Amino acid sequence: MARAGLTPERLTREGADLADEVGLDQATLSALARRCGVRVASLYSHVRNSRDLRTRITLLALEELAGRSADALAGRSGRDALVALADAHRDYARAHPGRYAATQRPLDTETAAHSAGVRHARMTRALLRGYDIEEPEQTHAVRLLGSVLHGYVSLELGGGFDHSAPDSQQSWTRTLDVLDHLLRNWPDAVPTSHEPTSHE
Amino acid sequence: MARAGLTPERLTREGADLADEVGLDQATLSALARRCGVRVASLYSHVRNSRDLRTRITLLALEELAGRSADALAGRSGRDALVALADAHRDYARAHPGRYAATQRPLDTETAAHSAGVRHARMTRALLRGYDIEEPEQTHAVRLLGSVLHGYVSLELGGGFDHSAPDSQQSWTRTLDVLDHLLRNWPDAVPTSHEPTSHE
DNA sequence: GGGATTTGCCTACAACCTTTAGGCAAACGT
DNA sequence: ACGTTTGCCTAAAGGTTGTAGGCAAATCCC
Repeated sequence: MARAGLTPERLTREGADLADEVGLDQATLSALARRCGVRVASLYSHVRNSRDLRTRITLLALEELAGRSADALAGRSGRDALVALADAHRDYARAHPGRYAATQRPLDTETAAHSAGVRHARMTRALLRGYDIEEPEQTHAVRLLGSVLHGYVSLELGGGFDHSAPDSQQSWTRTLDVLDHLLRNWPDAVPTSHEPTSHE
Repeated sequence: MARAGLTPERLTREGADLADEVGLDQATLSALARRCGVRVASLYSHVRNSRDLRTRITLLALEELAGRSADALAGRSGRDALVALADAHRDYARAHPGRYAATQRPLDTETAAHSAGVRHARMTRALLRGYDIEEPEQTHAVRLLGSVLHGYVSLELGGGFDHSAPDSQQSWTRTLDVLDHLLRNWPDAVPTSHEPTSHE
């Protein structure tokens, strides 16, 4: 009985590739076993269960994304850095939709704390230091930036901008322009008179 | 054999409630049948299959969200309208996470064109008319606004802002402030010298 | 090299979800 | 009242997840 040379790492990589090809929720253990030319039960020696596999894919994707972000940011600052980071995100999501979807799955606190997510958060914060925004505004800006990137990329990936003009690339470029402008002219926080009330 | 009074509409509503309670991908036909006190096969007289059910949940959620958005916008303009629309979104997502997740599922072109999604898009555009931004910038602004709302809400829902200060409500309020400021001071498009190049 | 142990993949099986086919009885039209 | 439609049923097949136990290849140790 020839051995297939399975390891958790290889399964994670194959699983991630599978997710990119057929979608994260179609990346089942069954499909992964088929792809590896192996019986399903054999996988359970290497990953605890399907949830475990998905978590590993999430962690892999976070690593890869953090790596690309770091490369993109290297030696850049200000607007260049912003565009590079944003493009790294978008390009990664488009090249690896399954992996990108995995990055959005909630991790338990413990796992998240050791993931590349924190590395990534640090990078975003470093980027913002080029814009002269101090705490606590910096945190708000980090969250806004993350929201725009994730929001735009995932709407685009879902086909939200497909069937209307102008094409998505133009909006993307313009969005980054506007965002850069906003960060360079970050408005002062004015004490508002009304409560932070929630409708409904 | 007492009849349970199933209809596509009722199944859609129960399915949506189920999705809010246990998550969209745990909202299976089996679970729905159990909840309705009925055998699984009985559901197939009312919905074509599980994909059909999910699509119906998506359409229901889009309707509801568009309705709430319309209510929120009624009689408001400018900053008030922005905050009301944004809060309607966020509140809906928090109160109905399963339904909100459903709104993010891609629909085929035909279905999407007849959904409440277009009504919603029109409202966003109407909101922006209060800000004096002309086409084609208006479209970019619509997409930016949609990205921020969706991005923030889904990051928050995924627990992304849970374990760090300041709390999410503050960032939300501030984000809307900043967004309002941005829309009121929308920067001119400057012809950029460099290509809209994509980093690998 | 040869025997014991560990490791890797296997078969078998049970549980759950999806979907189709066919049946019976309640509701409905006339 | 009778036939038809409708609503829910049982039965069964196929796919995915997960567990238990087995056999053989690889490894370890002399």
